[in-house]
Amino acid sequence: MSPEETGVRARLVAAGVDLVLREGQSAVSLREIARRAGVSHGAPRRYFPTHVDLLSAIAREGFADLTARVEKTMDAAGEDPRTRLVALARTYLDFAAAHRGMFELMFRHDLLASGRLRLRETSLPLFTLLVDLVARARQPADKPAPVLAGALWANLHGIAQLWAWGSLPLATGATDDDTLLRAALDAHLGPAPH
Amino acid sequence: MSPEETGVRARLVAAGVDLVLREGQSAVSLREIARRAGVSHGAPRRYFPTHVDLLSAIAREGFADLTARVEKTMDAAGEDPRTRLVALARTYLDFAAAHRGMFELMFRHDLLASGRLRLRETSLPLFTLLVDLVARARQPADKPAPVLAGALWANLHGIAQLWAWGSLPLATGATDDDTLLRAALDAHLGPAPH
DNA sequence: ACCGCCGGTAGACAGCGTCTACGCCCACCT
DNA sequence: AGGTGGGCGTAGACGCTGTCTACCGGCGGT
Repeated sequence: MSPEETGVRARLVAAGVDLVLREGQSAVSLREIARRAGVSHGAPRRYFPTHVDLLSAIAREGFADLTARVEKTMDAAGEDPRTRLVALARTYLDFAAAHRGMFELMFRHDLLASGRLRLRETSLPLFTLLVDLVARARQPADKPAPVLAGALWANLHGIAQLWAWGSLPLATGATDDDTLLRAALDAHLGPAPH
Repeated sequence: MSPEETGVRARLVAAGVDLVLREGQSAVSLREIARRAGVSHGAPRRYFPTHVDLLSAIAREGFADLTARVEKTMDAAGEDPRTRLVALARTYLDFAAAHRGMFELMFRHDLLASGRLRLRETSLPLFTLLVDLVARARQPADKPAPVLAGALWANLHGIAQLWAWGSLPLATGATDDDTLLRAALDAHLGPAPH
């Protein structure tokens, strides 16, 4: 069977992912997705009661993609937890920059009505990974790993968002987000060993 | 003159601010704002060429409000830079929590087309304040103040966003954002003096 | 007195999300 | 073998949105 003959549900999600990656959030209208999936505008309703349900499914795909990318880069990052953390952080920021539309969608909690589609649980594996890494990289005197990891994630996320907004480079004088990334890691985990 | 007789432009912005505070982002449609301001749906066009221009004006009001709140709480925060930083951070997080709709709008850079209405410059005074405080609170061996301030702001912003999203408490086990706030400040500025 | 323009109205248009009525076609049951 | 029911997709309607355009009333300048 040709790829066009897969289920309508999967085609809708795929078309949505493609659209948000290519054109950004504003392009992901229900009718446009239906058009690209080759079905009528009423068809999605059979699988997603409402527009936000479809958007949530698309965002979940985004989280899965991000998680997969992180795991992949970590395979090549060696064993040192600190190095692995750097790789994770870089992947996070790169993802946000390269797939800005998807990244924005993923954190539109006002849209996603996260409760229904268990979207929060979708992002949990990634965070668990982060906690483990932090637990191995932290100094004994540091705060508990989950707190440290939460603060670090927040920092990472803030960098991604504010950087995308274009405000940080102007204000900090930094010409790349790497400066901020290293500052964040050094701050939360102590200065780099070498 | 009664308050209803002020200029249409100001009434539009005021109605928009009121709407976004009360009902959230999704309620701030051009036509609804016009309705609340008591004018026809075509009137806003005279002052704001497009919807996003009006939204940008509303967001600017939000930045002004936040800046005013920060300055106010800092008046009562004494002289110690670290104490002032805590006050600033708390005000930032409280603002995000209390005026969620406005906070979300303020950072919808995909909507705001920030270039046109100099929105970035609007947030600059706040950041400058942060840089000054950091410069006074940092240790001599630390990174330059703008970088430190940028990283700290990103951390603060990430906490606000992820906290609002409801994901952090679940993952970190923390029941309030204060834990993360303190973790962030300790990380970027060294452990609290007392 | 006339003209022009500023500021607001009102209607049209395309696109949106949602709802409903309708048909198709396949699977199952007697 | 002959209905028959239900899942799946279509098509049209509705009210809403943002934008565009034609209109018009009243005020100021010449």
